[in-house]
Amino acid sequence: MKDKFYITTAIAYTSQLPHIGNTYEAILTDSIARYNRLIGRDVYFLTGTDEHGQKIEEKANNAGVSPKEYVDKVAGEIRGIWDLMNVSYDQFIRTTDEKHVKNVQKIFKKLYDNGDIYKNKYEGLYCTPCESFYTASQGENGVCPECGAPLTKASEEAYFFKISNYADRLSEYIENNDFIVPKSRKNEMINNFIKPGLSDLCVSRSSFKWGIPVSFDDKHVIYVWIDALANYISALDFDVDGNQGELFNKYWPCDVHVIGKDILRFHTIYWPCILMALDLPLPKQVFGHPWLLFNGDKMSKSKGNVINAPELVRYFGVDAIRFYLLHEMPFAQDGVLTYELIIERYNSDLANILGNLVNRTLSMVQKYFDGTISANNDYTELDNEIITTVLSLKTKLSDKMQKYMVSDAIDEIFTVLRRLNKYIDETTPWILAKDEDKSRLNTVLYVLLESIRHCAIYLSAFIPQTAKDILAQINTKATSYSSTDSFDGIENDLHIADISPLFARIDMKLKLEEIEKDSTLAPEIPFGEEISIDDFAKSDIRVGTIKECFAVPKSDKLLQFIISDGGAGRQIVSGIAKYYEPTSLIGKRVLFVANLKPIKLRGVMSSGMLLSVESGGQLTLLSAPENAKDGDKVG
RNA sequence: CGCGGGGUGGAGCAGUUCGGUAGCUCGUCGGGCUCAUAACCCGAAGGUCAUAGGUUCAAAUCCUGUCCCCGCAACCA
Repeated sequence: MKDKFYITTAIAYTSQLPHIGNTYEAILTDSIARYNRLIGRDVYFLTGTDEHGQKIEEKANNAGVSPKEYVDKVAGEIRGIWDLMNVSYDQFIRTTDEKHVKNVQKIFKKLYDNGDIYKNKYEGLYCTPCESFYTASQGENGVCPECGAPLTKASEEAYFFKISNYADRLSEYIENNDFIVPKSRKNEMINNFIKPGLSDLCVSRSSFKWGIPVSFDDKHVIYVWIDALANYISALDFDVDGNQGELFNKYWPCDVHVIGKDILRFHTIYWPCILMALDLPLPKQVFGHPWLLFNGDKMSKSKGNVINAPELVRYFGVDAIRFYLLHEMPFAQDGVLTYELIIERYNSDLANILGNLVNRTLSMVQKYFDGTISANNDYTELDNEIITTVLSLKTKLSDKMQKYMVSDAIDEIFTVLRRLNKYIDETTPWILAKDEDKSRLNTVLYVLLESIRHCAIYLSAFIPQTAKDILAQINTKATSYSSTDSFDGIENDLHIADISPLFARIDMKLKLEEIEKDSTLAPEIPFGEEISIDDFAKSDIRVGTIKECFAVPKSDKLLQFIISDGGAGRQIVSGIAKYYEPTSLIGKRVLFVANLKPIKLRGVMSSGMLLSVESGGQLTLLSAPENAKDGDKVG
């Protein structure tokens, strides 16, 4: 019977479209899934979307649609991107799927019945102005650590999961297994969460509606932990009552959950505890992959540096992007992505080393033998060295992929491809071609063709379309993994197919200009939603003069201002400490929004907002015109 | 002293677990070749491994201090 291999990505949150960083996770997981399928395992690859929560409720409201309509649209688009990137998932689960909703409700009920979940008051010290709860240690003196207001005891009803029941078993499991990879993350989890002690987890919310209702208490919805994490078993038709579906019996426990390092805590602490409570075996591994940075920054909408997959594919093609992400991302450290680096790797690795090797080899077969090559095994010492190298690839790849070191695995293949380019120079086929006797030439080209065939089969885990193209151009039927056990897959008198370059070289300058041009045509950051003159008139913008300015204590972004506003004066707090020296601003004439609802920032009241422009990482406060007086209205 | 990650030739990374000639890819310079996508092959230059000290026969690697960068969190109205 075949080895089974159950692999999952985290489910993508549908509050917005995934950027290339999210897409990276799907591609990374896909390469591991494809590799395991290639080596003959019975793989089940799950991915999907996480569709509940307050944020989505808000987004949908803003867009004027129902939450369901909103997530239907986004989930569809996410799935479209996965498909575009050739992500070979077996199931795409959505947390709004009927089977998942039912399953989650039943799990919650069962845990409640077993006493793992209990209803309690969320007891805490409450600060009314700040609208937040504090723990006993935070509010030591009975006053709010933020604003100094007196704290009152308050409570909210919520359901809690008894992590404490399972803490010992959990730490034992984490300590003694390769459960968390990379290892550095394991230490992080132990030091940060296990050692300080685990407190029970709040697993319900009553502050919003868009979630799976607690079946026996409709004031509450089930919070993200149980809802989202349970997708890994709902997908397999898990049933709390023990009537397991075929999928569950076959594939659980999971072999590896591939997730971003930011949600490692949920997968390595809460999830195992939930499973223990359900009396289920624990996942074998959780692989926390690093993040992808763009131009050295974490990608985020607010920074305006979001790149998404379809855009990159339009410029470079699917496999070029897959290759870049899989090959350039370090194993345990954040990776970078820039257009320049993509083009550089594309040209040197894909076009020069791989594409050109295939092209020059096939061209010679065409040119010297009219496209037909015969099997031949009169090998020289040099040939045998190549053959040994190629045949040893399989073990090397397996070593790397076992540890999910995808980048290193690809490197192994490219090392061989480089060796093959060198082999051509060593054997100088163009000189052999001048010989009457073409048998040596035939052997050399056979060695090349067969070696390329092996590499193409291995590459199918990473750049599947390209791998397919290579095998199609060679025109061989020997494409199975087992055909790489020996060096004789190319059929005798094989006639190659039409040749075409796999990757056209990219002119760096031209491509960058093209991208630049597009970005000016279609601005990445869209203009805001249309508003009426009345909406605008609601903002009361005034002229003022900065009288005093100093840094807010214990804060690294905030400056506190006393503004002369033509009336009694006012205090405004602004997050611009990074850009201005407080003393340099005294006397400056500024514009501010006067009728904003006052808010407390780091314990300091702020009544208004200073207007500024941020451009290219530089922030500049807007100045009032010379002749304007404090308190004059802008309109 | 909030938590964590990182600083290795021009760029991107490996090496740090278990001290012992600093390695890979790209780029640059010089040469070779012509089957091929100005591609391929060979050679060279280029690093006091952030910094200061310590342990040691020996430190990128272990210990201590300092500086800088990046995430998360608190505070971006």
